[in-house]
Amino acid sequence: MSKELAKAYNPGEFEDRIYQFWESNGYFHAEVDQNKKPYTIMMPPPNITGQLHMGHALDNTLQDILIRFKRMQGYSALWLPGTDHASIATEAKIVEAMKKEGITKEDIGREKFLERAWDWKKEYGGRIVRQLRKMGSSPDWERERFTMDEGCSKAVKDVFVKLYNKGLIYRGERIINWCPTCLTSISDAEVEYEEQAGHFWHLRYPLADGSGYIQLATTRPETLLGDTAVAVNPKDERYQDMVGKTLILPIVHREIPIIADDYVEMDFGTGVVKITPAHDPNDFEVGLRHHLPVINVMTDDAKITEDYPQYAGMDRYAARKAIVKDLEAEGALVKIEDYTHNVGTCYRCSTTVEPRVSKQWFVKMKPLAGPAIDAVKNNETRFVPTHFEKTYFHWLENIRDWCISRQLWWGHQIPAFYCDDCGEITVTKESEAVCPKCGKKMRQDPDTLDTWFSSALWPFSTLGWPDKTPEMDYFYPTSVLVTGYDIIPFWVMRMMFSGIEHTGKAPFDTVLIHGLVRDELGRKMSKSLGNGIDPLEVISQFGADALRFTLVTGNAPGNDMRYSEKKVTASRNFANKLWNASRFIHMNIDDHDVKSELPAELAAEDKWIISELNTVTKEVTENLEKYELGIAVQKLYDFIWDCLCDWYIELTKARLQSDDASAQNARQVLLYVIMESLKLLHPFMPFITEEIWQSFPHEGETIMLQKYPEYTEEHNFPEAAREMNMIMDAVKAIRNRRTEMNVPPSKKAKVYIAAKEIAAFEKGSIFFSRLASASEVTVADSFDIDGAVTIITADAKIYIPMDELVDKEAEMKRLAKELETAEKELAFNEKKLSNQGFMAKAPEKVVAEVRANAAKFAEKITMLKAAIEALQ
RNA sequence: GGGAGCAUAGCUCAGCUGGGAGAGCAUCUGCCUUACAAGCAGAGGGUCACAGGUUCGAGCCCUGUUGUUCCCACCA
Repeated sequence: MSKELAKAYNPGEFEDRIYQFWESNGYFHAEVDQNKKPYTIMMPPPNITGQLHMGHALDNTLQDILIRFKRMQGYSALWLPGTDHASIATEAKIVEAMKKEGITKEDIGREKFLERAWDWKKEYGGRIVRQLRKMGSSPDWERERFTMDEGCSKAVKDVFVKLYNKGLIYRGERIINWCPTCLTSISDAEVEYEEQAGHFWHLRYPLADGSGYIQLATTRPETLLGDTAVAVNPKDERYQDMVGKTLILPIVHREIPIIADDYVEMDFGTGVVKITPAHDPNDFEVGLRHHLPVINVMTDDAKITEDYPQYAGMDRYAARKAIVKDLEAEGALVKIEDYTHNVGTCYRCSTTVEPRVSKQWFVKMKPLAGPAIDAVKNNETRFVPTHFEKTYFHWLENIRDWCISRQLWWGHQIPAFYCDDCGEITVTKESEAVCPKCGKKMRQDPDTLDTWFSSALWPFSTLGWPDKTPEMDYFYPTSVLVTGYDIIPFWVMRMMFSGIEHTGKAPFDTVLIHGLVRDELGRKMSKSLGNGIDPLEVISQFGADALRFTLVTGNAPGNDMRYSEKKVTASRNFANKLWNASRFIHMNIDDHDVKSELPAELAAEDKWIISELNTVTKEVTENLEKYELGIAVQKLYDFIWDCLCDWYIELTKARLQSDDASAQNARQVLLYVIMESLKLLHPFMPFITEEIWQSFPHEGETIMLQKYPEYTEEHNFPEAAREMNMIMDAVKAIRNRRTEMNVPPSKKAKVYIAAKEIAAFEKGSIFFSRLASASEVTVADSFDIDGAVTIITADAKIYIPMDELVDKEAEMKRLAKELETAEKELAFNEKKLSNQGFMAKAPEKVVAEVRANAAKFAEKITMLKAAIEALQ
């Protein structure tokens, strides 16, 4: 049963309705099915704190296109959705909310805090997932997961215990990045470096024996409190005598040694570095080498400790001022210079990170990184585009141990237990532990794991691992991971080594990397700039299909793109075009019994459009297989707009007015072509294609489960296509001349076509009246006409007798000019043909093309010359 | 200091393994030709950053230069 299409394309009227129809019918659901091949995409789980932004919109559109394409191709296509608990971000939100109530975490305790967190998750955790539905995303919601659900938690514990027993997870006192605002450690990858204007304070430390001073510079004078040495390069002759001597640390008046270490660059500054092992990663290393004491001078929130009463309680920057002042008073300050340097900041809250020595859990990375590198080197997993493999290798090759413990409550609590009596440590999957030595109940480590620890397991924890499940066997390893280049180090890399370590297989066949969606000026969209565009607003104004189309058109994998409303408008216009073409077809078929199948007898124009459809089917499929989504969608756009709307529909109009079999045939072809086009376009614009498809006579419940069109030799009609191209060239040439001569379309004129292929032009003569304002068309092998406008194409010489318009002189000029260009073209092609190197080495196909071109222009030249002669 | 990307029409960008450059928007001209003015038919507009090289042939491959963006890095 077909139904009327509304007069105008108004996506708001049907997108939600269609989504509900899909979801309630379970069309997104994928099952283990041994009769089908699996195709799997794991959705990068958005943070439960997040709201849909353009990055998600792009990421999900790409995945949805791939999954819909594969689903239509007959794969059991699983797109598994879910959300991430986002420990730091979520905890920060809840702490902030509590702050408004005037309470802190500590006030209510861990248990109550977690209750609040789960409540919060219940209330807001579904928000982003609901927003994804607006995009038309078709993941299997029945399999939706959460990084802290039971299954994922089980996987996390399992992995932790396994890695611990293998010696790949250890606990140690090391220098880590500490965020004084989030009050937790963060990993190296979570530190963002930014250039900041600062100062260089030049100081002098007096030698203990009173024999002078040593001068050095620092960007962080407050760390002086924790200095336990001063270092010089062992090769530095200036300081040879001083190594081994001691200095009096200003203000603190502690004696510290002068040591020699290669780490110090002789050429930089005075070649002397103060060593603060507790507050600088490099100094920490130096400290280890020289067995220096580690003196922590700051509290959790980066205030000076009670050990230094005159500064106690001051934050880092206040202490800096006070200390500089005191240094000056003591005569230890030599000068202050302006200096710009890189400062590490927390990727969550942008607070300057404080390197700090503390006891944390780490994953030993070297043994895990090697196999992850190999998997990409031997092509088990490949990146699209390939150059991102370099980023990946670079990270893995230079990786340091991963600090995984966080001083947070929201997250996976570390499954390690301590005996307060004897200090025994047990790591276990159980939720409680009893000390194996003294039998006392053990205390679980209060810390939680880095969020990325659980997302690293996402490709398989979501399929039931560590249990052996049919899903795991069938859907793993997954087909493709779609994500932005910015999270390769956070996530892609970690999923890779985790997958290989725990399942023995790399988790993805392909990693498809996309870029960032920037604003119209090319800036990153950000909250602070206020330049973010809300996808939901765009959808309500233009429709999800238009937004999706915009996000894939004209973009190559890995490249950033700029968002602009103009692009969305253009996309919406395309949807409108398709909508109206469909309305036209409806107008013509609704009173007839028309099936979407090809008639037995096809006219030349039918064969032409079917060939074009066949070609675009082949190309689009190939492009999709190669992840060239932007190219694929461009080809569909061109086919639908140019071939179907601008040509084929126009070509059928005359036939449709007749009442014979040819009209009925045209109806069938129109319906066939539009239905196939809708299927081809469906992965890109799912809503409009479903709405239109449903409106036409169809078999099956939904377009999304139709078979994706396939290329077939039977639908190639090269001869008909050639004939149609001849005719279309002639039509275009006539239009061109008429416009040039300012003849309005309303002024009809007789057209005489002199051509070798009379039959073909006679068949097509009807098109000239409709498309080229011909009042009458006559075809013959030649004419003897005076005072006519002459148009030469490669295949025909066309006369239009419009005596009053013919300006002989202008006509001569024009013909001469055309002759000139034709001769240039001929010469160009002939030059190639006389080039021995070209003839010997160029492929046959190319040579044949050049030959054909030469012949074409030679023919045109003959005709042009004859026309010029006739005019004289 | 290392690494990567980008440089193509006025603007935003495509251009698959090398075979004489495309789209959308903008501009100009003419059309209410009953599917669509969110449209139709035309037109103009490019030393493919620069300099070399490889090749019968280079926007595409190689080398260098310039500009630009990003990532990484312990010059305190």
